[in-house]
Amino acid sequence: MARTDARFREAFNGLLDLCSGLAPGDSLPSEAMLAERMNVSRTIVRSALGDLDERGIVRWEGRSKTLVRLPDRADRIELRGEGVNLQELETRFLDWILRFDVPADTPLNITQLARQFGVTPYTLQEFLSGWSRFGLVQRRPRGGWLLLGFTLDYAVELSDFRAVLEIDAVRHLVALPQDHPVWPTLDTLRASHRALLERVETHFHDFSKLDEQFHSTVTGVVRNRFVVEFQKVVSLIFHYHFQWDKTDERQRNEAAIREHLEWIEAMQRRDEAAAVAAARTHLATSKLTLLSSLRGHNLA
Amino acid sequence: MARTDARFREAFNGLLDLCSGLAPGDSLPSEAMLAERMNVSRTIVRSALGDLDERGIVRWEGRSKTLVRLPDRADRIELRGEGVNLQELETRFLDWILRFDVPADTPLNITQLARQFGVTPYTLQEFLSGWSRFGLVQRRPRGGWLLLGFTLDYAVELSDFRAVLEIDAVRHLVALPQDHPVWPTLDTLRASHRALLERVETHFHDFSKLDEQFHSTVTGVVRNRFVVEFQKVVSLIFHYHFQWDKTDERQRNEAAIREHLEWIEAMQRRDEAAAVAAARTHLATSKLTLLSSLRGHNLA
DNA sequence: AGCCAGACTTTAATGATAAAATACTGGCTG
DNA sequence: CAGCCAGTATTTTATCATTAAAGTCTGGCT
Repeated sequence: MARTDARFREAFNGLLDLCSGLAPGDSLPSEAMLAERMNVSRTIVRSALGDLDERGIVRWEGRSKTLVRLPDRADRIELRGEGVNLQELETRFLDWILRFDVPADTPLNITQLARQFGVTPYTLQEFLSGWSRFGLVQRRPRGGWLLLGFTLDYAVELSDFRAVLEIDAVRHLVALPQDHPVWPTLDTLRASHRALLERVETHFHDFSKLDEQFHSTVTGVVRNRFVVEFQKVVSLIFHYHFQWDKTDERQRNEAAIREHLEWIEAMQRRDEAAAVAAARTHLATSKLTLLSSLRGHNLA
Repeated sequence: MARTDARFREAFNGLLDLCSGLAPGDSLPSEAMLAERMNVSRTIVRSALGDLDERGIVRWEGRSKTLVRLPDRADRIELRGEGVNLQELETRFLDWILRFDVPADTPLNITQLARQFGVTPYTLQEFLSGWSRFGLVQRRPRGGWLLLGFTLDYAVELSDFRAVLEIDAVRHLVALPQDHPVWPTLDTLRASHRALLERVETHFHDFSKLDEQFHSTVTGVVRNRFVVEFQKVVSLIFHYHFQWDKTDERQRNEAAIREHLEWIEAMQRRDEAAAVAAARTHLATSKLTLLSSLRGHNLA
């Protein structure tokens, strides 16, 4: 078998669901219609219809497709092989690197990794190529891949780059007109921060989400695909890292909330200098936290 | 055949060259030695030796490898299939996109493109994955690739992002100590710019190179892999574009030289505000040039 | 003891191939 | 006869088996 027939299986079950909504004797829509509904090509609809006919669920003759009997649970075909998509792979891969402290300059074994993550080498290849642009992995001269690793250096440079982008975003933000949607959003965020600060003792875990919201609001004012793309990477890495590092989480989060509030208020006053200063302060704290969590793990 | 035997062929010819430097009766070095010399694994040395023995050029028995006769040109084996590496592919791909004005949102045909560029689909896949991080191409939901294209929007965002990075670099640069190597480099660059300005009428073509030198000097002070990586992309794209746009080249270059000089001198005075201003001016000009050249091409 | 070759294992790039998507064409229906 | 629909053929992509190359270990010669 070349490609997996996962699409077929999904479409087949989808057709069963659709049939369940009909009564025996009813006609099914046209092939093209079904294909569109299932978000799949006509070819696959036709092979599914063929199976349905064979099983006596549908009588398919030319352009007439009449439902013979209602399908039951036993008619469904299994979707073996959980579809591990690229999104999922990203999560697992970062998990693996950050959680198990894979040392820098480790040669990566494509075949083995692919097995480990439940994807084909082809998919993994594609995935690694993407990361190579961000210097997390590198192609070795004679084939194969090298994990350059999430080193202290990497974290420092990542943080610095993040700071450059966010401070630029701050400069843009304070210059935005009064009727820009970011201002009400900031009001809301400020309120959320204050609310969380009230009950920080018990709800400090909620900060992670708020943090992501806030940073994406700030960087979001810069409509730039490079910034957006990079921001995705940053938040992935920061997010994952803080997930493992639970030391002093309450204190850290409380401090961060206060830093955010100062930053937000400076922006609301349209005070560029103060906002940039507050941003620098917070980003520096963030960087230190990242570095210390790395030290705790890697001893690097 | 699974992998190409290009490495073998290269190594075989390499061995012939090595033999040419010996006299009949001489012994060849050990397998491991040869492997290191040819930058190849022992396996491949051994198969090459096997061939040499079969052809009666070398007598290979166990660990004794004696040269029987000097090889001649006829002994060489042909290296069919020009090794198209990733570097080469990048050049060709950008060439293709920028030169032929491939419209935005074109579905890419992997197989066809791979043939066109003389690489395997696998290689092309890997290459495209890399670019997808920079939003030039995108994966389509049901497989395949979509060229998002080098649109005006893209150019604007690219230029803006570039400006953010370079201005950050300028801020770093002016704060560097007197004994930093960048200062002598700037002196040299200033002199080169002035020299070029003298003979700009005839040598305006030389500016392209100087431009790249200057920008890489400025951004080079920021030791950050993300900046470096992005800078590579920027210079590739700017470089390629200016290569095709020859309108008003002399005037453009002359103006750019003057802008550079102002920028350089401001940095040499350690005048951050002036340097940033000069940088902004030049980057804005650069952006306009890129956009107008795009308009000329695409009518987009 | 140190190096070297033989044998073997593992890994990665490729061609073949099956699955899915798409394009084209003829025919039925209203 | 116009519009839609199914049949057919063609393209294109993702996977798999295959094979070249790299790496590893062990025994033996110098």
